Amino acid sequence: MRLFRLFRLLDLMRLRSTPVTATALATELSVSVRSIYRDIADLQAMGAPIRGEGGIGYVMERGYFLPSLRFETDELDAIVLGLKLVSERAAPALGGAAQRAAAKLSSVLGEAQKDSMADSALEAGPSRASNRDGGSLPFARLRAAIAAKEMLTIDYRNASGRFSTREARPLGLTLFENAWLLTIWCETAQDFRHLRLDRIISLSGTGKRFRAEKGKRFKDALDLERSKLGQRSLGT
Amino acid sequence: MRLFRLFRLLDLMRLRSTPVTATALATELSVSVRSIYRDIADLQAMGAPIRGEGGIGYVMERGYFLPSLRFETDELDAIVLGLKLVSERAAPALGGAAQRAAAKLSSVLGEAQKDSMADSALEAGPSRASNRDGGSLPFARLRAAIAAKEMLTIDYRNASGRFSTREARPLGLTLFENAWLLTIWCETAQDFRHLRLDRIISLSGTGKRFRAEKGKRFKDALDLERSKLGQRSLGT
DNA sequence: CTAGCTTGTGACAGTTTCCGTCAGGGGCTA
DNA sequence: TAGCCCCTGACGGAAACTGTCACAAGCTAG
Repeated sequence: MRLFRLFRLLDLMRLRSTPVTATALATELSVSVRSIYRDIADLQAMGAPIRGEGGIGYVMERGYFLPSLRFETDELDAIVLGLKLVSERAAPALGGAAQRAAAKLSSVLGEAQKDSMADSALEAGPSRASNRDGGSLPFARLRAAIAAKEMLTIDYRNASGRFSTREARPLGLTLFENAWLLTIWCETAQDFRHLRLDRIISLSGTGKRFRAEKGKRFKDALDLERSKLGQRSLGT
Repeated sequence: MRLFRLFRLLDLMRLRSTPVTATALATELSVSVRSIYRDIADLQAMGAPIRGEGGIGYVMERGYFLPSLRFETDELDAIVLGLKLVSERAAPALGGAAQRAAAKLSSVLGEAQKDSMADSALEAGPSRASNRDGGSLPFARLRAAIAAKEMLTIDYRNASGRFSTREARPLGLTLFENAWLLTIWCETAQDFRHLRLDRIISLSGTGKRFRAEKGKRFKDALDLERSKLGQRSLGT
């Protein structure tokens, strides 16, 4: 299949920093030189930043990547958070670049993600100083609970200041504009809820585990919720 | 060409968070259902995280992206810098994820980049506090000069504390472990040099412009230098 | 300037691959 | 049970790909 060859071609180009001739690529891929020219023309038509110069060879611009890069969800969260830090305060010269990169990422993560990034309705009020860096937030505990499908008991203080205690399945962590949200299936309310991590007073495991989601209703609800949140759930 | 359709297929999958049936994809792409099955089989064989369940449809795992994502060089720099910030101080829970993401990026950017990241020989001494955020560094000025191919006069203080003035072609900016480096072609020394931005005392344009690199010697040297640095040059 | 590379483009026949259609198996939901 | 839907196999016609040849253009080195 030609697809494989095209990706191999991209890989070969990416590795080298010195120009490569079409004949070298041809022998490497066991095809004729003409095919290499055709392949590269197609790749260029698709937007690959390959530059060819007569008498020299082909060079692929650095600083790009169009490989089959796969980030785990928490790695993606780290990237998004890092871009936020950069655009907010770190390097003024790179602020614009950070915002553009974030925009590209959000567009890739789906339309829903873009909406949630722009939407600050859930995030009224100045909370930047308190939880921007997530220093004291129970990330590790929640991450482990999500992965282990461990039912949790959560003490929470909502936006109005009211306290509540609930039993819930932790489903995922979402980074909003400037706060982390924990998505849960609340066993008490039999519905999804989103808790701001910095408003969680305490949490403890119940020892019980919830099954992997089964049943069409729950799945549909979960998908709907994800589409609304643009969630990047943590832990598969 | 089938390649286009495969990428459109990936885009379609990525946008949705709800399962998509093969028939829906078939009508969207104006091909038969059988072709969709074949396409998806090929994509899965290539490592795409597409999950298919009977009676439901196809879902692509979130948190991944293997699209033809293209970041501009400064956007990539913002990402790398952001990951550095996250791993160093921001969110302890995401530190590991940030380092893994940085490792993936560096592996993609070429072997040379990985070397330069690990190599801190050029970076002896505690410079973290001074130039970590790049607040007062002449990014914009240098970026513009690189893009305009504008010859510069640079006053510099080297690691030993010695002052020098040189005329140089600015070629690119590189983010090292914790310092920004300006790669130049030094007209005085007729060789490449790497200047730490926080050691640049002053710089001014000479008004002269240097031609696009010509000549095999210069090109080869440039490529060699890039391979050593793993440079992500700024400005085409 | 000449000689030697190398990138590009066009044409063409042979071959390969792809595509749609038809048929059937298996798993899940209601 | 009925109804979806994911899968797999087979097959003929259509489309794309491939290798070969031929030629133009640009750069490098001497």
